[in-house]
This record gives sequence, structure tokens and C-alpha cells, in this order.
Amino acid sequence: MEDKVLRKLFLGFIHIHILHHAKESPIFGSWMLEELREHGYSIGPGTLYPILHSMESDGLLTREDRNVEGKIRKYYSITEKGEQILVEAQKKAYELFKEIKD
Amino acid sequence: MEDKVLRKLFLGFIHIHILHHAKESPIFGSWMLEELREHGYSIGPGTLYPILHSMESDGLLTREDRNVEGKIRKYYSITEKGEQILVEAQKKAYELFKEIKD
DNA sequence: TTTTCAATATCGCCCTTCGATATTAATACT
DNA sequence: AGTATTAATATCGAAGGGCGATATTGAAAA
Repeated sequence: MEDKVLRKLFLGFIHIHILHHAKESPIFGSWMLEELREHGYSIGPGTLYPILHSMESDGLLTREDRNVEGKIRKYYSITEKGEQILVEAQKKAYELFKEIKD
Repeated sequence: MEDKVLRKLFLGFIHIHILHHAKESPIFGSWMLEELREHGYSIGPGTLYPILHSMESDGLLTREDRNVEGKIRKYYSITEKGEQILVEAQKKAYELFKEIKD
């Protein structure tokens, strides 16, 4: 399957998407899963949640538990360090795009 | 170190760079190492060579041994499948860039 | 033959990804 | 009250990959 090949290429993209959305407004896991799916990234919960945890322990995201309609959700927001990383990613994504666009 | 964090984000970018350059003209390992370094990607030979091997066994690159000034180099060119993957990557890189640019 | 050098390959450790399954906590139903 | 249901999150073991350090290759120079 070339799915495996594509995933290898796009896992970093997924991390960047997460940072981007977490900057716009706090996100939670299953919403992010749906958002990524709409962008054409197929990824399961067993992959996403460990990624969120590692991004938190890497200091890119902070977690806050909220009670929404009786359900507890873990909302993740971007940290200052996360924003710095995102800026780096924006630069690199632009360079990559410029270089391969034609 | 946040180097580890950045590497996680950019490994896919590196794969795409490799595909792009292998399409322009055949590449070999140590040249690619230098090229990536100039683009700001720090990566060692112990990482790059296994990547080239896996991209070959995934059918994205083909290898051809050439004798250059008495030295044997392994030149990698892009395959048809590699070109298809690269097109996918271009689309996704453009979407990513569009989404996070501001 | 020995040294030197550029280029490539391999080693073992550790971490991550993955699909599948389990857990949690609150509501709806009978 | 007890059970089923549901959304959201967490965890499991297997498999694979990244990493730095080290080893190997092959040819030319000394």
C-alpha cells in the first residue's frame, strides 16, 4: 500500500496542522481527527492521542479539562514555545513550496 | 533540545526534497546531505542512507551505480510512482502553506 | 603495501506509529 | 435504580524507523 508511504511524508504536516489550529482556538482530540480527515489525512485515534500527549510533554501544547454538556473534554492550546516552532514550520513550508512548486 | 521536535516535523519535508531533487537529476547520498544542510535540515548519514534504501524498496527511487573519477557512487533517480507521490506532496504542501501562511 | 579519502553501509538502542480494544463519565431508556 | 448507549479519551503489543557512532568499501597517492 502506498498509504504507508504517504503517511511517512505527511506526519509532520499533521503536527503542523495541529499547532496551527491550537493557535486559532483550543482543540480537542476527536474534533481534530475530523478536521484532519477533511484535509485528506487518514489517521486514527490510536495515533493522534499519543501525538497530543507527546506535544504536550514537549511543551508545545497545554491541556485544560473542560466540562461541555456534561462531558469532559481535554482542550489543548498552543504554548509560546509551540508558536516559535510554528513560525519555523511556516518558513520551512514556504521554502519547500517555493522549491517544488513547478 | 528542540532539535528533536523540529526533526519530527521536518522528516517528511526531507523525503519530499529528496524526491524533488531526484526528479531534476540523479542524486547521490553525500551530495544530498550537503544540499539538505544548506536548506537548514540537520541530518546525519546514519539517517539519510537508510531513508534512501527504504525509498528505493518502496519503489519511489531507482539506483544506478556509476564510476566517477575512480569512485563508485550510487545514483538515485525518481520513478514513475515517485513522481505520483511527489505530485500528491505538492498539493498537500500547497494546502498546508495556504492554511498557515498568516 | 600502506595510507588516505570520499562515499556508503551497518549496528544496537530507543521511541513512535498503528489498529484494535478498553476505559471513562454522563445521559436516555425501561 | 439499573442497564444500554454514546462521545471522547486512553492504552496495548507488535512492528518499524530514526539516531549517533562505527565499520566498510574501493580507488588513488605515497
